[in-house]
Amino acid sequence: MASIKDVAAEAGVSVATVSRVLNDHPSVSPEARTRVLAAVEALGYRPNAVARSLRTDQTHTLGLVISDVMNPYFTELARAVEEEARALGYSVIFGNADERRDLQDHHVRTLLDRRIDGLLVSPTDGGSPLMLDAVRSGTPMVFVDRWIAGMDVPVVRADGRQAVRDLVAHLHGLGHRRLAIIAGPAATTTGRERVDAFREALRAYDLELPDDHIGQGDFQAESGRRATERFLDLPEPPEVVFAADNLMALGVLDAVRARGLRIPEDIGLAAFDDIPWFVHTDPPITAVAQPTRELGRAAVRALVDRIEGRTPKSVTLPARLVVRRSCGETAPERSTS
Amino acid sequence: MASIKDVAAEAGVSVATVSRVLNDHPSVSPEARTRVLAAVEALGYRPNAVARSLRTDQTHTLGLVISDVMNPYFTELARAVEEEARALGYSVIFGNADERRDLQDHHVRTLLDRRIDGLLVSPTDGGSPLMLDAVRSGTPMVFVDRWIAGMDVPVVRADGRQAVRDLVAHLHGLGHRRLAIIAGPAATTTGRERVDAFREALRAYDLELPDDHIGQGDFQAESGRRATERFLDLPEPPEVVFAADNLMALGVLDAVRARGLRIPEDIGLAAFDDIPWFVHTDPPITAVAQPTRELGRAAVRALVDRIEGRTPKSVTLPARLVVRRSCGETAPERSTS
DNA sequence: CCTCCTCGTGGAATCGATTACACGAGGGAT
DNA sequence: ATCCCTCGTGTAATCGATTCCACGAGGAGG
Repeated sequence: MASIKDVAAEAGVSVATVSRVLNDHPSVSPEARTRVLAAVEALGYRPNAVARSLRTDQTHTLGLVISDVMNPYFTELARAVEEEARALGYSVIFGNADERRDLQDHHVRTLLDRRIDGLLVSPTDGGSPLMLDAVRSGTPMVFVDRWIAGMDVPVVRADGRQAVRDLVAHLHGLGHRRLAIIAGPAATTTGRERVDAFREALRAYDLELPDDHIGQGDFQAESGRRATERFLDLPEPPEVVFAADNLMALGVLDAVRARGLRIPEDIGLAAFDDIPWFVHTDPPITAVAQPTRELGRAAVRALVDRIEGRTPKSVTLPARLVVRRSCGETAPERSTS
Repeated sequence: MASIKDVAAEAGVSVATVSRVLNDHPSVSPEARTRVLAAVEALGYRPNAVARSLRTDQTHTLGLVISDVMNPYFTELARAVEEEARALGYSVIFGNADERRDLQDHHVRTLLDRRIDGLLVSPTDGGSPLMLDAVRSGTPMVFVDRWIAGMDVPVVRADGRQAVRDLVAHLHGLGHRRLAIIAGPAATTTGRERVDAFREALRAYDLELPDDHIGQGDFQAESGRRATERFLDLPEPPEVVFAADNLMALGVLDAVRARGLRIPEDIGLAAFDDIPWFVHTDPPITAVAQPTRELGRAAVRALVDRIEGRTPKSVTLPARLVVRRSCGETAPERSTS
């Protein structure tokens, strides 16, 4: 692979001149420029990004450590992040933590070793020492979706509070009173917040959220299935289950199906996170939709602001309720017929 | 950030010795080793991967350029690739081509600039000059899922021929005779192969595949929707539609639903690629399942073989049919009752 | 006691870029 | 004609690692 020296030799100039042409530095004569350009063309030369990074101490690369790529919500987030980063001249290296702290640390470490310019993280848990170190050592960092309390890092996330209130209003309007939730891991902010928002919304209708109506999930389908089975074993099962993410909602579908029950007739279902497939399930699922692409874009902008010396700001965008049929028929055309 | 010099100073040895300890070279005295290790610990030193790569000319990084991340099939493939790569000591940088040639080239170029050790590609089209160059210049490369004819590059893919024969047998057994397919882009191998396999399987039953029963899709949901509408507008619409990937199957669902028709009563549906959600759609969808994780793993192994000087081999794994309800009830428990 | 080999170590070259500094040529002002 | 400034260019240092080579100490063998 041709190096800058080869180009310099071919063009009959020094490497300095070649470098200047490539970084379009003003003081290069027109003829030198054309000769260099011709040599570049002739040799098919492409600058070695590794060498460049070593010298300039910037890689023009962002790291994104995500909790679970197989979760469509995070997939979409990842895609939005890459798009915006590309628009701003950065590449993205993804790391999939699979909701595991060791994997998360593994990725953060390799990304740091590669001297990425900045790090985007949706932390799996309450924050490892490694992450602490990273921030202290000055690596630009932004949290997206989830965050870690007590760390001075900008956060880009959605606020589902109002949407959850809307959901509870919707459920109440349909006559449901015994509502249950399948929570995410308590170590994650989203795991806790969604339960809090739900409880708070219930309180407005003087409804309780007893402990046996809170399932402990881990944002994976299997945990949704297990929690649902426990709900169904209750002497008085809930009328509606609210899954705190889309994968656990999938688990609810599994469990209900396995018992030969039907949604929404036997039990209702709603989910946090809206994904394209929810339109095509049996029945279509009512969900709280996050502005996923906007979140990804905003997160990148905040991180790049930080990298390029501007002061980044935290961003919170509202989520919204999308009503479908999984909690019961919302508006029968005519009640008498 | 501490460099190897700082460590050397702290330990009172030369940088050469530090490097030797870090790469556990045999000839280092025990005391020197412990002093260096202590210094590394004290300073929180981590080797700079950029500098190391420049010197050794290897990045221990694989590039993966994928046609469309939002397609669950590719998401799973990407995940499998990353897992296997990690197990073998490599990182992976992903590029999402979004079925666009310019984006594909963009990613290939940046990956090459970063001097990745090898490239895994599921090509979007018939092969750009850039890809040709990459191979000629000696970059280790392996095609996964799709490939480009005439290029001397190992291919790791699934063979759906038998599974498609099984599908046609299944459909024929259910009494269906007018079968249609929504094809992928003719520029992709998978786009063509699946149609060929389908046509061949039909021939075994003396069935035709007329032109107006071949929809031109592009592996995206919207194209599935449009093709379905054309099918439904036919004087004699097909009895079953076979979508050549999972996203176009989603489009079929949309279109059918929009007309107020039902699956499988009014029209049947089958898809290439099986994904978790197909179990939960209304109705569950019959699909040809690829051994996605195995494909990802095999692809990485082939690439790493090539990188490390062994001769890689192409791999073809069989796909298999998963029958669900979207083409009609397969085995009524008892026909009389 | 001398020679030779092994072992541990350090100095310095190297990878491929960027960039500070020096230098010579040419032009404008005095 | 002299001085000075600007412009274009080249030389060389630098980034942080790896690794070849040289060297000195110490042990083994003659």
